[in-house]
Amino acid sequence: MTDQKPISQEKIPSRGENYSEWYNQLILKSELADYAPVRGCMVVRPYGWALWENIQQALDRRFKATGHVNAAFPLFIPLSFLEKEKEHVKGFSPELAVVTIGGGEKLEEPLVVRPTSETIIGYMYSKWVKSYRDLPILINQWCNVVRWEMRTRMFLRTLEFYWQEGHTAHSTSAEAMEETRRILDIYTRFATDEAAVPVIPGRKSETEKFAGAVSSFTIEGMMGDTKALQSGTSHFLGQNFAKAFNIQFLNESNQLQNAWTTSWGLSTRFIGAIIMTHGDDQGLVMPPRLAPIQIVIVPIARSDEEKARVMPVVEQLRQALAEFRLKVDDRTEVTPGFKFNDWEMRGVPLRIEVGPKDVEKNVITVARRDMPGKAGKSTLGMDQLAPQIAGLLNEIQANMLAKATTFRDAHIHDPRSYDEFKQVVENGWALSWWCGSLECEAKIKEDTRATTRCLPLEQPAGAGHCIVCNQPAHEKAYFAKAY
RNA sequence: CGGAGCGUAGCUCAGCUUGGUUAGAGCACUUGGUUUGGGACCAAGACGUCGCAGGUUCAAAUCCUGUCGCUCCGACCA
Repeated sequence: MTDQKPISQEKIPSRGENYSEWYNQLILKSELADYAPVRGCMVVRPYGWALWENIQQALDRRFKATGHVNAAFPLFIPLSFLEKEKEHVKGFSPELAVVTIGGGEKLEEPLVVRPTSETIIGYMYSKWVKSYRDLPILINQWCNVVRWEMRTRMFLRTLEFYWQEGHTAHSTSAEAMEETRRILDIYTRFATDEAAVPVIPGRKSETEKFAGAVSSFTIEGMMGDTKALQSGTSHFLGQNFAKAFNIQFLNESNQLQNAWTTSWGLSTRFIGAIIMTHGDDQGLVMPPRLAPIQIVIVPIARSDEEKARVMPVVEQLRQALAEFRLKVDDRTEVTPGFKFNDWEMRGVPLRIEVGPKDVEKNVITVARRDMPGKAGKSTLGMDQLAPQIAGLLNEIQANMLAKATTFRDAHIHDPRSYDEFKQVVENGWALSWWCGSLECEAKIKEDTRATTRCLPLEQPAGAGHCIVCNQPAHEKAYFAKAY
């Protein structure tokens, strides 16, 4: 029989049956983003952008607190700039968008649409830096960049994306390295404290590091399908870009020196991390600290008479909870049941229901997004409401981090043999001794499609033997399939 | 860029094999009414250059060629 029920527009596939579809449809239906009429490009819709703005604020606050300032550099970069750093151009040339015509005329020199701004900022720094007294220079910019990717996915990899890129120059190697690590720490704390996304900070392997960097550092998060997502990166560039762009200064002893530079970025890809770390089969789950809407109030009233009793309470709540990002869903054309599902899909951390029964008892009903169904419902008295709600949101935030951490740790394995290694990276991560050789790394990738995610900063004591070749190894690395 | 699949109403799709009146359904949308504590119901209505461009034909959503886009799988990557 073909008596299948029509699928409501709000329903999304479960994560189990098709993780990719779950991800794509969730983004569209929750109105975070939509496809643009250009291949591989997306429109970040107001709900998605509100989330990004909260991410921006949380990061920007931390950057400013550590002495960084914001500025804006051009979108266009002379092609020759890219070519000045050998590794850099090698890494980026396949994915450049190049402008060859301007104002109807063929350009003297093609302009690339920035894939990242090390080169043009390096050029400017060389003009600005003359003396050790000009250092350090600590600039960040919030902007969009373009990389011509082959295979795109919303938020995770689009031709154009939004990010911040910090670029700093220092007089000593140690200071530049300190900066690189300071930012990695900011990213780590932002991810854990604000987004409730547990991440592992570590160093990238030689093959995985940024084109032109001496060393790259990353925060790696585990998504709901156990794949890894590089969620933010901080690079120690050594003197590579200083040499390419003549960022030189006279030190205290009147000697000409090359500066030491860093760069670091976190992009709208992080929205993908939030979606895939916390989302469940009902939809998004937003961490309270970043949620565009922290609380939604659903009034329940059948008749005008009930409305007259309920709505004043709703208004009272709106005022009492003014410190939160709050929305009152007063739509009359949909039922409360519909609204519950709708806001759950959009991931609002806390829902408040106010109906005649609540008004009568002088309480409100609250439902936690992190605990679906009856388990997350309770009633609250009206006194001291704001502190009660703040407490609940904190609890949700903490619970989300705990849940994600438990999930992650349950999928990190310490395989005994290479055979076991090959098995565990099918559905999780392996933390294994690695001799550091390119051969073993390449073999792993070929055998399993898992890549070296990072060499975690936190290393076990002692030494061991490489999981592949059994040679002595002094560092452990995370290996996983990655986005 | 290689392999596969898909483009018909806002969404999910039927129709295409075997060309033939005015291209359909469910959901969503609009209006009216009844509803509303976990995805309401009844009635009426509006919504289409069948992705785009060529070609074959008396006639193309349907057949052919090209092209663009999306999804999935590889190679590459924040």
